[in-house]
Amino acid sequence: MGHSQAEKAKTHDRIIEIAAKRFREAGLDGLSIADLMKEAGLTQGGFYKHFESRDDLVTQAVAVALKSGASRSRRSSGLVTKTPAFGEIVDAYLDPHHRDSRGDACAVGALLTDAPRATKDARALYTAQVEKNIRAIGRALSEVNPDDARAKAIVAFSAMIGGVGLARAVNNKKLSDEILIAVRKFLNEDFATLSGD
Amino acid sequence: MGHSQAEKAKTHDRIIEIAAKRFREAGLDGLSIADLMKEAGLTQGGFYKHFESRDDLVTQAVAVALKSGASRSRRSSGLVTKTPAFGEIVDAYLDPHHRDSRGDACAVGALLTDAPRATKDARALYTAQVEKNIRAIGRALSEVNPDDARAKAIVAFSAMIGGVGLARAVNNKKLSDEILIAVRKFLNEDFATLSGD
DNA sequence: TGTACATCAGTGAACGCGCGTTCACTGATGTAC
DNA sequence: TGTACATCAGTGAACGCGCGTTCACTGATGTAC
Repeated sequence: MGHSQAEKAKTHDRIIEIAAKRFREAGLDGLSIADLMKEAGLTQGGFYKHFESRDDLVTQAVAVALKSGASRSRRSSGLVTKTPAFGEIVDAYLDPHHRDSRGDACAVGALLTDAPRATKDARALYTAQVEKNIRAIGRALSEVNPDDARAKAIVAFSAMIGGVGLARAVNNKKLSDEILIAVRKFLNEDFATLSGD
Repeated sequence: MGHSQAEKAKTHDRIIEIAAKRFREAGLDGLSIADLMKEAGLTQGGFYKHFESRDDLVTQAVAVALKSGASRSRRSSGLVTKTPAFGEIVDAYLDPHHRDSRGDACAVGALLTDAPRATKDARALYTAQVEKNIRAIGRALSEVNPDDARAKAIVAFSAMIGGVGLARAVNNKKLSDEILIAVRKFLNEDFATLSGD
């Protein structure tokens, strides 16, 4: 067993990636340190060589989870992409695959009802990501119709978050698909070109 | 201390009401039996005179929480109300008071990210309530414009759930209010009269 | 290049604690006479 | 109406267990000479 700086950093990142995935799947309370370290191929004692406390892990993993979720996966391909089109955002978000692969999904959606009771730091990171997402959607909407782009971005993001959330929550595949399709269709067909009042 | 049937039923209801409130505030994992019984003015041992297990409590409390949340509070006034207008539903749901009083809020929103990992029974109750809410919103929308009322109800419910969820999650009052206002305004002004494609 | 030592990532047993659950007990009530 | 007894809602201590955290230890590596 070595302990070069590079190896430690790799282990640190591996632990955080696992935590980010499990937190998205099971919530911020749904992962024990023993299970986390076991999944990383280590024993629980080693955890404290990397993190001050569980809260410290949560903060770091939430930061990573928020940055690596869903619509951002494009960036990891190495391409420096332009602002994605509104329709691309909508289609990716309301895709059955995004609903089903919770471990890799948008963390804003995954942690929606955890955020209000999260630590101050984690909630601040969460809020910053919500603002970023609203801005990104607003930019995409501006290219179609600049009227009320920010307000419309908020509506679109709310509908996407709520739609995917409901689609994950119900135990009925038909209803779940119906929800994704209804929201996707509405945002793609009626919504983007709508002018403000 | 007596133990008439009526008294036991009252205690049972009291425990469930407290649990329904705390589950909405803290999630289905966020309440211990000792704390619950203490809040009910009892000791933890007595819990098992009322429930088979914690899961049994969760199922019963989720059933109550889903029926007593938010838009249904009207009914408790004793009035037999007509279908509420779409605008009334929207305004009540996106009200700052509904955002802030989580213990009395709509349980579909409160339990959105808990539902996918809840017990089979709790998730079935949850799904049934989602279907009911979609139908109720669809009825309200039909009175304005019958085109695509169900699909539009799904969109409106998704936007309300997502909007209130985000408004609760962010740590920034200004952004939180902005989200409520944007979604409320959109659903009230542009949405209801929209015709389908 | 080869040897001696310091470092520190990772180990695994142990800690106190709160959890869900069990259980022998209490004592006010409802019922039988 | 008054007394004796059975019932059972509620008590509170105890259970095993998993949690987050601590700690003495190990042993492969990087560094000094």
